[in-house]
Amino acid sequence: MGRLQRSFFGRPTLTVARELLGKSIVKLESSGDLLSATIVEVEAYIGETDLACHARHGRTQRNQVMFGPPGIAYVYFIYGMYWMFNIVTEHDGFPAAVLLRSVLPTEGIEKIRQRRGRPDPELSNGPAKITQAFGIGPAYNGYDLCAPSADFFLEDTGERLQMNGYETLIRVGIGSTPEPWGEMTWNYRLSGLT
DNA sequence: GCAATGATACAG
DNA sequence: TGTATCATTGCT
Repeated sequence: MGRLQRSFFGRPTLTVARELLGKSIVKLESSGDLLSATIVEVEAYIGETDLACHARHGRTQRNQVMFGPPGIAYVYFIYGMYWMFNIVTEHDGFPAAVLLRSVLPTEGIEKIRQRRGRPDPELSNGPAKITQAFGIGPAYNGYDLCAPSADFFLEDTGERLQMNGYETLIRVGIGSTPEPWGEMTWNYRLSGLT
């Protein structure tokens, strides 16, 4: 219950990925809007040896927050138009993160509809849709999601979602990644949602 | 099926 | 300094 602490994120990335399913992201905006959503799909990127991970070429300007402490937002720009939101995992110095790929809005749905301008099923069922829906951009790269005063954070609401466990699949959108990294089933998603 | 749209990282 | 690629999305 309550906000997820740094100790939650400072663990093996696959454990963090699995346990993030069913948790919530919450954002308190300066306008007074409260946005929240339940996490239903995430993806793990683990270390410099993982050839699908941005850290595969070592530390660079783009990926440097992945090398830092856990519980920090890693936000990057891709395809010339989209922002992607990750949460840094593992210990300080080891580059790893969990990408949020799909969430179900629970609060502030009207605000999210305004921002997305799409039918409800498409409000936040993709990584770049999530950042659009929640107004997450470059200002959030390096943001401390575990700071007590954070207005954007992860939460365990204690609510039990109607579900039937989870599935693990091959990660999405990394088509040309050599084996075995292209075949690791590090995409986690809740199954049997009603 | 594919265009949009520009940063990134490597090659040279 | 040039360019292939990219953890995507939405339109045709």
